[in-house]
Amino acid sequence: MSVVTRFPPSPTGYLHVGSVRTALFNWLYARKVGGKFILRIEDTDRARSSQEAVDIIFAGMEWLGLDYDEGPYFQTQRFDRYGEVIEQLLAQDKAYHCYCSKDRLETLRAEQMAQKLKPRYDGRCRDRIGAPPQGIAPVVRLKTPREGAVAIEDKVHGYITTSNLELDDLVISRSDGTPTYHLTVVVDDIDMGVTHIIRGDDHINNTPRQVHIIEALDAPRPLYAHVPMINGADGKKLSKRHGAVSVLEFREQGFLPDALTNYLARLGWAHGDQEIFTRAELINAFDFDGLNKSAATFDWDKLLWLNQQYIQNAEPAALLALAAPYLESAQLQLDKGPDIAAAVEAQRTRAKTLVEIAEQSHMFYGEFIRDEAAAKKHLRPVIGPALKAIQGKFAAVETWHGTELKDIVEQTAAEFDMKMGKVAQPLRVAVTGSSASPSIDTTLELIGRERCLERLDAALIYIAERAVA
RNA sequence: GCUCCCUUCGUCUAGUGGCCUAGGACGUCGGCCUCUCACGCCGAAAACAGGGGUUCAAGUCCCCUAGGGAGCGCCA
Repeated sequence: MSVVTRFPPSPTGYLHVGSVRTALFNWLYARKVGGKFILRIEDTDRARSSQEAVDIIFAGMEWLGLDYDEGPYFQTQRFDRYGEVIEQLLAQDKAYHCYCSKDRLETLRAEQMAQKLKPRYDGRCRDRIGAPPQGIAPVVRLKTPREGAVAIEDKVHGYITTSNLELDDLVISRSDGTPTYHLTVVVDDIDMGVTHIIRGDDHINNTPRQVHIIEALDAPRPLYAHVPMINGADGKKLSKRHGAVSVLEFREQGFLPDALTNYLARLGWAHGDQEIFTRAELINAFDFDGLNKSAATFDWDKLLWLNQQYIQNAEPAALLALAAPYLESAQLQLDKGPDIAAAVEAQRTRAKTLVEIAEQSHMFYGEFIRDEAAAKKHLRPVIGPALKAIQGKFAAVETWHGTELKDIVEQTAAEFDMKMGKVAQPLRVAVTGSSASPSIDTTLELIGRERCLERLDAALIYIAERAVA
């Protein structure tokens, strides 16, 4: 039997990284075994669903390279089918109409809670004899077994058994005729031939109820794998107050899709000691055995580190393509600076995100911004003559090339009987405005002669003013 | 409240009864490299939630306790 997995998000806002991680596991498994991965939009809650949210889901999936083989299906387009199933269940006496008012149900719940019991529907309408009450739009409830237990096989938790006494007759159709979540997922999964359900472990308690629907429909049971949730640093479910949770925010912040994917895969799953996986390795290595049982805490530092690793090891052309949109939106005057590929290369070991690459490129393309603290520390009168000398040599040098420029700096340092660092650092501050930049040779080369000379002028003026004061 | 799930360094994790003197990674701290910031390299501190069993032997199996999470909707 060929494997079918699925990702069923609700389009009610952003695409949560936690959801994406379960999508990733489903995708990985399908790819590994040559199965099918389905995307299904669960938009039955029309009030909260929006087209915009649907587009966000598409964008997020595409960005991360999670392609699907079937779909997207939309549950709102399958209402006829759900209605059919509900009628069938009613006809087979596996479900019944319930006329109990919400008031009664609330009271019932309150009473049960007061008695320290688990709130459950008492089955009044299931046992009702005689004609149904008039003028009330009923809901439809599933007849769940009143004794026995359900055992579900879970690939990460083993067998989980639940007594049917814990369950009640759940509503499968609302009084307005729309189907409820439990009914729709089950019907969809059956119709779409889903064989493996990999989802968050917040669904463990839902599984027995869904199994009863499957049973009522005489359908084969899928295999379950309930993966742990992702928490924030405070141990609570990862949410907006922990920072970014929407995958598109990660994109905005300059993370590479492969880095995020790699990180997410390693949250709750491991393959020995391996930390960095290519896509292909991930697909190849993924298995249920590597899945963990306990919730994982989202660790920004580790994600950042991974992102940095990916930036560092990316092919030059690939990195450039990845960085391009960020450079563009950083409002740099790209036409008034060095070759963009060279600028990006110069940043690769010192940027944790693509946004940082863009920010740090300001010194090559943008306006000069002087870091006052750095200037105060390094642009002292004592360095003036050396900078002046360097400026003169820079103006005269034939080819503006890093190694020659560095030689000039070294020679000048020697002439003034200073160490390389004593000259290079003030020079760096003079031409970049900052105390941190790539090595002095590539920094000079990238900034270019004209800019270097101008900025040295400014630095010399700055120094002169300090000497007076 | 009831039911279910979970529990190895700060964090992600390896570990499937002896190979564990509990390994790796991030982070932290120290050092090296060095023109700065990084990268890289070397090193250090750092964990089996607690208590009972089972066993020649337990991080690994069982029970209890504690802590955390989830579900208990005409929400998904």
